[in-house]
Amino acid sequence: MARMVPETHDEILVAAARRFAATGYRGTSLQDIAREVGCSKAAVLYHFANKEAILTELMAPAIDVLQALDHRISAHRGAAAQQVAAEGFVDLAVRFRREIALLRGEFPELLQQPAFAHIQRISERLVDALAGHPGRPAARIAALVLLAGISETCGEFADVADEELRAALLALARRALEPVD
Amino acid sequence: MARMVPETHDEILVAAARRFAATGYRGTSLQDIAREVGCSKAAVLYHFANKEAILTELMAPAIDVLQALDHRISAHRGAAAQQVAAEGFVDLAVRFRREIALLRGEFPELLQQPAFAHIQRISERLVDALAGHPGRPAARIAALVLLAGISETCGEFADVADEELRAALLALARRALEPVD
DNA sequence: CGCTGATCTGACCGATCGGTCAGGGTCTGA
DNA sequence: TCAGACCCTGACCGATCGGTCAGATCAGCG
Repeated sequence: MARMVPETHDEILVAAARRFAATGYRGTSLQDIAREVGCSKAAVLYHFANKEAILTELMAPAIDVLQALDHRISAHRGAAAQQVAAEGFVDLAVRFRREIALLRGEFPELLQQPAFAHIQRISERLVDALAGHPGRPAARIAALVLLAGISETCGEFADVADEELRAALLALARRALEPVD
Repeated sequence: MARMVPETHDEILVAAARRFAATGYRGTSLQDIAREVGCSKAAVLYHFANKEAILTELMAPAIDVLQALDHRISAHRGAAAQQVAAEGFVDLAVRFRREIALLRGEFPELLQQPAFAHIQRISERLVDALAGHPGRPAARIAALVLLAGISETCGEFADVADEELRAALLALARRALEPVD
């Protein structure tokens, strides 16, 4: 039952994460991943149904937390929802900044794939909660810029301590977002 | 001299801009562009040396303005440099938001190409100016998030009036950036 | 021993990519 | 009328992509 051989499945995940972070999802071929693992491309496709399955497995924990955040937000309204959204998203970005970095620059295309379709709806609700004011365009702009900015950059702060990064981003969010009355 | 035939060169630029905005630079093939223009792929490559040349010609005006901004910033220090950088970048983002949107999600890879190498250095100086404090990590984080956020999202505000968008982004920048003493 | 199932390989597939090339219209100025 | 510049085409190129497939290897088991 228990094999002595190292778990190739996990090695592929680790190698894929490295390559995706370095050259992006589309910029990484199955051959690249196989080379990094030291196996054949066919071996990679033995452990994963296809290329997308590798990405979804890497992102699964972050997506779970995002969905939980979505549920928590929907239980609040107005200023409370804004605060829950800001704190929750900053926390998510800090905890999963390596995973989020894998998607850097490929959010638009990747989110259109069926496997990530619900993520798009969640992020729309997240923007609404962060914006607070449904009517004010400026509030929505600020929320969108903050959301996109944190998503795109958080991966670059791998060397910053979690607590320090969380404090900096939370302070930024509080300044950037318009207060809800 | 003056031909009657429509300027295919410009038609290619327009079509490429549409495709790049819709599916990204890498997600757009020369065949896609040719199909949209209604000519052959070879005709596209008759008017442009290669695929990258189309992008550089589309981005040229925005890059010129960015370089001019870089020069203006370098003539200032501290709080003055921060203000020039913030106003200049917001203005650039608003004026060229369609062009910037073409790069959405492909900044990292595209900036590594030789044709865009100097852009990377300019944006680093831009971040420094926006951050203000050289020593404070939180100030640099705020500047990076703001820069990336605006770059990634400004293309989505195509239906917002220039003046309104500029005012909203400038107000956001003033709130988000840490004041320099 | 032979069998089975898990693991993995190399060879191969069709599609698509960016780019090249020879040649053919078409218009212009001499 | 004709040379030549300009504009464009279809056929083709090598490379690479994600993915398939038949079969080799090997450990554990009855």
